[in-house]
Amino acid sequence: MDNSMKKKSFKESEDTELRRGPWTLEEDTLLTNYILHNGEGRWNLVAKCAGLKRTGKSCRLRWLNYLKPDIRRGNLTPQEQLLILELHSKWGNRWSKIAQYLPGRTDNEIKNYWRTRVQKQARQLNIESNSDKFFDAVRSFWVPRLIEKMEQNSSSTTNYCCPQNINTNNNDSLLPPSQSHDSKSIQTYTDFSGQNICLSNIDGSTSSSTFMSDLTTVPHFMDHNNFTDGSLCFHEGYDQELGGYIPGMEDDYMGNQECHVADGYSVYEDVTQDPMWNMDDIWQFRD
DNA sequence: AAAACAGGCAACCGCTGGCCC
DNA sequence: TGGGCCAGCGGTTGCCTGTTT
Repeated sequence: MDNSMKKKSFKESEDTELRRGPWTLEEDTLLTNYILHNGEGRWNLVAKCAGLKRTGKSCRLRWLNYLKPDIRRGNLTPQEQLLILELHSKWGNRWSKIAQYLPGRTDNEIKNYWRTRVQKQARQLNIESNSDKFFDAVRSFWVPRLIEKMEQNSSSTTNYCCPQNINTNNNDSLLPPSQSHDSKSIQTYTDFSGQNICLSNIDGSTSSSTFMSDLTTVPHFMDHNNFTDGSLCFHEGYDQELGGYIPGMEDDYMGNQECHVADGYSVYEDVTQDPMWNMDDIWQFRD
């Protein structure tokens, strides 16, 4: 047997040692228990010490995309969808970067959303999903439709427009939510026009926010003419590169379990079931 | 009822950049 | 300075499930 054969057989035996494919409940438990007791650390070490026959890479992926306690599951909310559209228009396929602004959502999930939903819509329109034409179509039809859904949701549930917890430490105002720290928990009610942000403190008192005094920080998909009544509650967050503040961040899931229930159903359940496009409306965008 | 098809998503692959020796 | 190791990222694949025929 020559060296290459030896190498091959060694590699083969190594490969058969390593498990691949779907994770079992037992593996999940091993990994979760290990990380909860010892922290993440080096993934190759984690895999070894946890007694898993998986690569460190595989363990990392499983933990980050599925097992991590703060992972959110279920359909993306209209706010999250808006945010993805906006951030993608700015950064392109920088999924991990986009994911930083959607707490609890993974880059993988956002990537899958983009590929399966957004690109599908673009295909139906026969438009490149990253073209100006597509952005125009999104701005003109998709965004208003999402807004409409949000309106419906906010009127059909008292939970939707409830106060949310956000971080208001000024020192952190340029950090993505996940990087913020030492947060003071306050509650916000947001005028959808972006002009009259009302911060409601825990004790019920209110104070004005200066965060959105600059309307250029509002996603450019959003046509403010659509939001003249100021009745919508839009969630806010901080954005490092967009210049400060963007809606849709710091969603209400932390303090508002009803909106994102663990059984996979939520008040937004129907949102993604609806066709985003009215084909009559968007005929003009077709090539 | 069953086969074919399509969509959604978990997981893998390959590349890149950072760190350490 | 260069090589090895590792984590992270984006692209891709393949399986599972629901829907259609």
